[in-house]
Parts: sequence; C-alpha cells; structure tokens
Amino acid sequence: MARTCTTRNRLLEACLRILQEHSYGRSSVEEICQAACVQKGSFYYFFKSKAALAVATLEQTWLACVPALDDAYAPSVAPLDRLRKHCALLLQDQCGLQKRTGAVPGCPYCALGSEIGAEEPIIRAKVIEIIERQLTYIASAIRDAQKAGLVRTGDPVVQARQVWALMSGTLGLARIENSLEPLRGMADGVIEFLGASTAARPARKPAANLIYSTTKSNRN
Amino acid sequence: MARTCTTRNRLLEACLRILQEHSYGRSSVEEICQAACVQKGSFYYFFKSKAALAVATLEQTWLACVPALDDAYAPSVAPLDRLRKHCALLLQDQCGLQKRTGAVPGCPYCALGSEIGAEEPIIRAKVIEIIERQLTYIASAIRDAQKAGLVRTGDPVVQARQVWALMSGTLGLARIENSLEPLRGMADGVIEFLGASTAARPARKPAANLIYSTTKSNRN
DNA sequence: AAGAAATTTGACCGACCAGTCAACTAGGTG
DNA sequence: CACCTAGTTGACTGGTCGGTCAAATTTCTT
Repeated sequence: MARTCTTRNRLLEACLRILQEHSYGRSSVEEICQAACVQKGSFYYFFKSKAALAVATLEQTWLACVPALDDAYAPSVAPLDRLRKHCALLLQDQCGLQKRTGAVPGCPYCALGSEIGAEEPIIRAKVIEIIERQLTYIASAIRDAQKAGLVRTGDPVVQARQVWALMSGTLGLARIENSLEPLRGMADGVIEFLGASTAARPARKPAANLIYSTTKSNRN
Repeated sequence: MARTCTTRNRLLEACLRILQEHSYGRSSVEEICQAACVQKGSFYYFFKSKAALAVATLEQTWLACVPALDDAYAPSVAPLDRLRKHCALLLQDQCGLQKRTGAVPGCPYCALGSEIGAEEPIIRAKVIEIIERQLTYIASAIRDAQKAGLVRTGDPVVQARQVWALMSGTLGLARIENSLEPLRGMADGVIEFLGASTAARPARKPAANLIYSTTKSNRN
C-alpha cells in the first residue's frame, strides 16, 4: 500500500513545468508524457483527460504553496506586512522561474482560467475555487488592518477582490512583458490602494518557500 | 482604386469575434474563414499566417476604439472623470458582448498576449504596443489629476501601470468568472487607488461607442 | 507458486489544423 | 478584343493531437 508509484506525481510536475512555458493549447499530452518519462497509455490510466490533468495540477500547485502563504499570513505578522510578504513571495517565485526557464510565466491559475475556462468547465471551477481561497487570505488581512485602524474602511471582501485584481493584473503584465519589473512595485501599490495612513516600512525577511514552483513533494 | 473588396475586413471582424469566444489556440483558420465566408486560399492571400491575422486584428480593434477613448479622455473632462468614463466604457462593452455571445470575454489584448505572447513575438510586440498607448491615456489623466491636487502624488507613469493592472486584472476576473460583477466596482477602485481626497460623484453619460466590439467600419 | 490487481507499453485511430498550390475568375486597361 | 492583375477557389499535404486498446509486465496477496 505504502509504496505507490511516482508516475502520477511526475505527470503533475511535468504538467506544471510545461504549462509555465507554453499555453495550455500548445502543451500536448505527448510532450508532458515525455517530460515525465511516461507513456501515453499510462497517462490515461491516471487521468481521464488532458483537462483532468490540468485540474489536478492546479490543485497540487495550490497545495504546494499553502505553507508559504500560511507563513506569510501568520497571525503574528502585522496585517499589512502579510500582504507585503504575499507580494514578496510572488516576486521571489517569478524570479526563480525566470532564472530556470528564461520566461516570467505569471500566475498559472489565471493563465489557465483565462485561456480555457470558458471551454473546460472543470478547469474554470477549479480556478475559481483557488481564487476564492486566495481571497480568504487577503480579505482576512484587510479586515485585521481595518480593525487596527491602519487603512481606510470599506467592505473587506470587495477590497480583497480589487487587491487580487491588482496582483493578478500585475502578474499578467509581467508575463506579457516577460519582465519582473512590474512586480517590484506591487506591494507598494497594494498598500497604497488600501489607503494606509502612514505605512511602516515592510519587514524584509528571506522567505523560505516558493509559490507556483514545480513541486518537489512526493506524497501520493 | 477606391472600391476594393471587403474580404480582408471580413476576416478581421470574424477573427475578433471568434477570439472573443475561444482562445487563440482553439480558433482555427478554417473556423475564421467560415465565419467570414472566405476560402482558406483567400485567407493566405491577405495574411502571411494566423499570427499575422491576429496582429492585424489587434491593431484594427485598437483603432476602432480610439474615438471612444479620445472622447472619454477629452481635455474638457475632469481628470478623474476620464478614468471613470474609461471604466464605464469597458463595462458597457463587456455588457454588450455578453448579451451577444453569452460570455464575458475580457480584454482581447491581454488574453492574446498572455496566451501566446511568448511563442509569437509579433503578437507580443503588438500587444505591448497597444498597452503602451493605453498607458499614455491613463498617465495623462493621472498627471492632470495630480496637478489639480485631486489625488496623492507619485510618479504618474508608475501609477498608470498600476491602474492598468487593476483594470486588466478586473477584466481577467470578469472573464474567468464569466460575470460583469467585478467590473462594476472598477471605477471606484481606480479612484481609491489614486487616493482621491474627497472625490466628486462620477458624471453618468450615455457613452456612444463601444470598445472591443466587432468593428463596423469598412475602411480598407 | 498461483492468481489477482495494478501498472505499463506502444501501436493505432480518427479528427483536425496551418499552410500550399495550381488553376480559375472577374474587372480594368490599352 | 487581348491582356493583365487582383482576387478566389478548394483540393491537397504533412504533421500533430487527444484519446483508445489489447497485450505485456510488475507487484501484491494468499
């Protein structure tokens, strides 16, 4: 029971890696299989379709970055610093991916959701689900910041969606321009959007885990 | 000389229409030709490749929406109202497209740029070019708003890129969720991002032209 | 060892797709 | 009229892709 095979995980890893380089449409099952050293038949033993693999990859990618997010949004962190850390995580991750692949891939959830969400309902549903989870983090930080009187008032849920849009749009711009530059001002943009009275300087810490990176975990 | 054929324009129109419904990868030349009532051979008489058609379509789409943008950003309009009008235009346009196609397609430039910018340099270049043009409008309004003391200070170019990211991210969210709802708070979000002191109410006017709509112009 | 279950293999299929091409047509010009 | 050019046609090519399948192999269980 314990010793199950790595094939499925290799496919998930390869899928994320390839989705970061091409679009969904240009990422063929064949290519993913080759990258994972798996035969096509095995692929369809584990996944019902290409879209099903994408869904599983999105979920896995999310799970892999939860620890880093939990760390950034730890209650001991000042509310606005949580958002700063979130932005720093995104920058750091895109930076690592750029070094490895030569391209800034942006947010895989948004890329997939935007590209084929309309034609693959299961992918759209998963993307929306993950976005909702992200919004939970952001909204909670905003709520706490409001309670502490650090920012202007307003519906935290509405504001969270706008902060998310700002982040997502910035990642999109980074992807289109293939440049990390837009990401560098992202944290400040978020803070200023929230109307921080006189924001303290961000706490610069070497964050540990990356987001959106190909997972190294092997748990089945 | 004057009476040239409509084939090329029909292809541009059909291309935009189909790009609003599918992704680039799922939009086949065949399909576009059928929608335009044109044979494949004719297609390749006018365009070197599928990517070349996409580039021409982006440019044409941009040109078609310049008048509405010029109107929204007219010097006689108060700086912040220009941004409000811009947002209203986007909402109005997505609304019309939703009614016609049943889906909220988001921004075609971003969708294309994000999907295949990395693999089709000519498309990436055109998308970036159009984004730059949009930024010119936004930055100018921000500059004027700052001069009038309506908003907080800051580099207008940097702020324009962040405002653009907010708009683009909101459009992306609307596309993913297939809902106009995110767009409704977009103008307020932009204004609040800029830190408007005590912003006056937006001027609600029935704007004339749409953005991103299939062009009705027939000029060759 | 025997048998069952899980996993792997790679050939194969039908569909689709971007792009080509040589022949055809219509309209304008001299 | 002959001729030319811009535009049109649709069959065709070479390749790719998502997905299937029956058989082979490995692993687990008894």
